[in-house]
Amino acid sequence: MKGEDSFFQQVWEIVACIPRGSVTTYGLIARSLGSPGAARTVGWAMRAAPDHMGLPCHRVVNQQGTLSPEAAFGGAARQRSLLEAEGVLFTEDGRIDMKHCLWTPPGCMGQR
DNA sequence: GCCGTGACGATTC
DNA sequence: CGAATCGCCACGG
Repeated sequence: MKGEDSFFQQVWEIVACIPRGSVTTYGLIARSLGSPGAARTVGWAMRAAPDHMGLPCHRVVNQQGTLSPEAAFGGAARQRSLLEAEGVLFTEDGRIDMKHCLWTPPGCMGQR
């Protein structure tokens, strides 16, 4: 069925599939695409992501559950508000509570 | 087919 | 924790 999905396209596809109240990580997405080491490329896809897709990029964070540079999303505080508004929990460290909000993409290569 | 890029990940100091 | 470094991979030029 579909074959011409560029890496970027697949990333956007998964991001668009993230359920509300959950978050995923760049590395996890890269894994589900078959490239466990392409976490950077996934992040790059976000940067180059067309906003007309309405991608919930605020639901994509790094493995630690922390937001990278505030330059993204228009401010880390901004993202936190968005996530909390969707039901995502935060720790006292200001990090996302991965234990309860981490979502794993389908076909995650065995998701070990 | 090489080079630069980058919103990551892990490791090290 | 913060800063620095290396590795890894895909895209554009």
